[in-house]
Amino acid sequence: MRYHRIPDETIRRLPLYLRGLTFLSEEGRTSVSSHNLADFLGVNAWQIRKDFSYFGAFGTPGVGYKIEKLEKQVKKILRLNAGKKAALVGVGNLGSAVMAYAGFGIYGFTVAAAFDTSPKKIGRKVNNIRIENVSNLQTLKKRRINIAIIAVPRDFAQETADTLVKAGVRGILNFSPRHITVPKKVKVITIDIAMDLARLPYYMPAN
Amino acid sequence: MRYHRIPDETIRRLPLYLRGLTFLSEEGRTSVSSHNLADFLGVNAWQIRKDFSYFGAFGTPGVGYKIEKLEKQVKKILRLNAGKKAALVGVGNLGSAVMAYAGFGIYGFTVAAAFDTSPKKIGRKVNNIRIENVSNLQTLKKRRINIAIIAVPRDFAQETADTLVKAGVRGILNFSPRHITVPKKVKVITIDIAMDLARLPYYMPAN
DNA sequence: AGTTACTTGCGATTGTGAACACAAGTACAA
DNA sequence: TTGTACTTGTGTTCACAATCGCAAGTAACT
Repeated sequence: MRYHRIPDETIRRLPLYLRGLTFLSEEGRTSVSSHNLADFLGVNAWQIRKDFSYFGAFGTPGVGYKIEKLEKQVKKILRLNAGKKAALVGVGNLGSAVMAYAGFGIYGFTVAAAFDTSPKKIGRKVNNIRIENVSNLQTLKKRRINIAIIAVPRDFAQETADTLVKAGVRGILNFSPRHITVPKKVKVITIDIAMDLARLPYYMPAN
Repeated sequence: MRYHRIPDETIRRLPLYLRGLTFLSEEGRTSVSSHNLADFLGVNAWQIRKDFSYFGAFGTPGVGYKIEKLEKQVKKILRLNAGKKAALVGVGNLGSAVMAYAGFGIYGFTVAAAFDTSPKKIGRKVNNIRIENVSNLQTLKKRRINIAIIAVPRDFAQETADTLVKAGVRGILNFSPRHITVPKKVKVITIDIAMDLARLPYYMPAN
């Protein structure tokens, strides 16, 4: 089974594994068994082993996995070379939170540019990034930024996406609660926090 | 197929459908076909019909679904009675964004209480909610709030969860990037924005 | 060298959900 | 009342992912 299509669900879990590996290594550990990692992350050990098996064997039977080596492998699979830059469009409440969010670092991301339409915000500096006018979006191609985060109001999401695509962006993380249409070559992942909150009550038996 | 276990994936999609229905009805429409709704949301029509079929028949062949009726049904299934209250713990960048976020409304949620440890923040009012000391968390039971949103730094997430559980909370939306352990009767949904961003490059062919 | 305890890698099995295809119901026009 | 165009509801098929189970590899101790 060494050569095999990688299940999408496996890809979805890889960032989780990577997160676990990073934290464990920060705690000073250098190797970990599938069982250790599983406990730490709240998943199943066999799931972890199975997932890794799609890429080939990283571990040593009887010992476990070398954290550093495994981290490097997972990053390679996910194409997470260090220093990846992302652009943020929309510096409202959510956008500001995204700019301040420290969690992107472990995946090698930095928010390297921010855009807004409000004259009040343009020119201001947040987290050492100067907020630019959205009319500057076309400069992204020159700046070699091809990933963007959309945090604009719902009604502007589609046009923002269109502009981003024209600017050469090929990956979009969309926080606005609507479906956006893009060419096939562009990948969009939409996150709607409210949707996750909304399915909580279903799982809470008897009020 | 009228009586059948409801797939988890169906439950996951219901809030999405609900969002679509709400927006369509705001546009003045009163009925919708599975195909209409599917296009609007960027999903498949048969998927929608199949999902609804688990709960019984809501639509009229040749016509479609009455939006209002369908909305009511979906809300009932998800146990989303209007005026559900949620507590927020941690009013940092992300927490502030959550408090200001308007999107919970369509699911009937309001952030009705906010807590922090920082003396600078306690007492301040954000969005008409006074920020309280986390030592007040035990009052949640009296106030009939049993859903909470954790937006505290990673290292405090578990103890926050423990306190919340003691305070009678049975549904937690966790924004901190770590697994938290709770009794079986409590449902936790963890969101890590960075994780979603991290799988974007994988889907972006050839840099 | 033999024994024990541990851990991985992965084939095989089971479970679950996505996708399909179509019968049956509805509306409306002629 | 017949025909056409449309849409739902769902049994069936197919695809994929979760789970299991175990052979085989490793280390450490005696």
